[in-house]
Amino acid sequence: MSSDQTKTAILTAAEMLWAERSFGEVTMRDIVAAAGVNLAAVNYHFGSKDELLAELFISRTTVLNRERFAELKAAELEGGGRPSVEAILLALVGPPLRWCLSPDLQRSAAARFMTRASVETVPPIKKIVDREFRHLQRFATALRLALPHRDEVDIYWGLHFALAMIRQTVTDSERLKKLSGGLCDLNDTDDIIRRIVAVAKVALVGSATAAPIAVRASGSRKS
Amino acid sequence: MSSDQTKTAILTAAEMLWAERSFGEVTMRDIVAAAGVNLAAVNYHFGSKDELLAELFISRTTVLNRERFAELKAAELEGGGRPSVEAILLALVGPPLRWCLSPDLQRSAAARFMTRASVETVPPIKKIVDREFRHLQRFATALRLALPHRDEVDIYWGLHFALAMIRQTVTDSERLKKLSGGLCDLNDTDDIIRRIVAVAKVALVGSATAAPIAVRASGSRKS
DNA sequence: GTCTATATTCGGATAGAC
DNA sequence: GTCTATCCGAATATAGAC
Repeated sequence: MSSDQTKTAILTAAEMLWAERSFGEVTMRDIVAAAGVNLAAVNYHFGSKDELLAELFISRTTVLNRERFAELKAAELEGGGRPSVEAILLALVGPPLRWCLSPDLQRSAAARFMTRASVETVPPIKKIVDREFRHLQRFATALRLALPHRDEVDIYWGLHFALAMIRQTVTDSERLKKLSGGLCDLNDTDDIIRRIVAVAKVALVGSATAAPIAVRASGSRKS
Repeated sequence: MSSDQTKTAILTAAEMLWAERSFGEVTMRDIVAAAGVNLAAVNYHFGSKDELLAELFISRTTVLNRERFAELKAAELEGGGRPSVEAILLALVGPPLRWCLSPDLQRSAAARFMTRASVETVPPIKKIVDREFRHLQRFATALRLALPHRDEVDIYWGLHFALAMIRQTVTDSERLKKLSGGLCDLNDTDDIIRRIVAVAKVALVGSATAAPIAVRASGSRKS
């Protein structure tokens, strides 16, 4: 097995395991067993368990953030430099949810891994929060530009709520399914994204302000 | 030190530590050091670290759920058996946020501990999810009764989103503060509760349906 | 570069004195 | 009931052969 194959095997195995269980609960022995490599390989390739987590987290968030950012820029081009609130939210919400609900198990695990890891308090993660922070600031800026007359406070709260719905849906979709007795369909990715975007939009734009323009029963709801 | 004092000291110390760091990262040695008791006390009083977590979690959620339920029943009485959606949401959202933003550090820690613990995957927590599950079903039922003509799917999604906003606000208020450059005031508890309830309400009732009645610029926004 | 075998640390649990 | 001292397992990390 080549060096690259070994590294990749470790990364993907760790991702799958950390998608379901917390950092402390997954041991290096679990990881190497799942990866089909030996115990020493992790330290050889990554230095330590902490560094493995950090490298994996950076690797995945880089790809996700790039995807989000590409959609944001595409929306900016389309809107002539002023993308709509909806387009901005779609760029924020779409990628993580498409990953999470993807039939590709590795993709799906990546989404769950990231949300799980982002709340871990182990040292290596702390170093990375800045990265994510700057990423979110781009979206905050875009939203401020799209809503120049809106109180900034409302915009930050709206962004906060959008992130909340993304996280909860990625991590706790199982409970929703059970709670609804299977009624809530978690296979219809587009419907879920629309739901989150719709609610986040109301939080941002405000129901009162939106009311006059809100002839759009576009598809955010089923009834 | 009496038996009760020791137990309480352990519980409160564990709560404070687990409010900030994950289960695996906090050792029993950390806990007993903070509690000012000796190591053997944990096993004597609780049996094991796992059981300590379980007992603490049950203890706190019992109190919180009772508070929520009391508000729900009060709303039912007031509304003649049919509480408004807003009243139901207030009963769901109010207690955890008042705890979290309370000046009482122990109360505040309790709120963060519960949200943190609820995503832990260690065995003892798994056993308790049923408790929480039934608790949420009460709210789902209340919401269904309050919105008889609404698609059930929308109701479950609305509840899901409400829980998402509660969790994110309890755990990630610090990031929101930084992201907004200190603009978002996390001291105004009532304002925050109103914001979450307002957004959850729109998610449940639907913006189009709400629009005509939504003359209420009551206080959900600042602008 | 890979793997086995081992060193070392750490943390949960317990025995037994008081 | 409380505490000290200790055991034992587990998990990370490493040394050294191949």
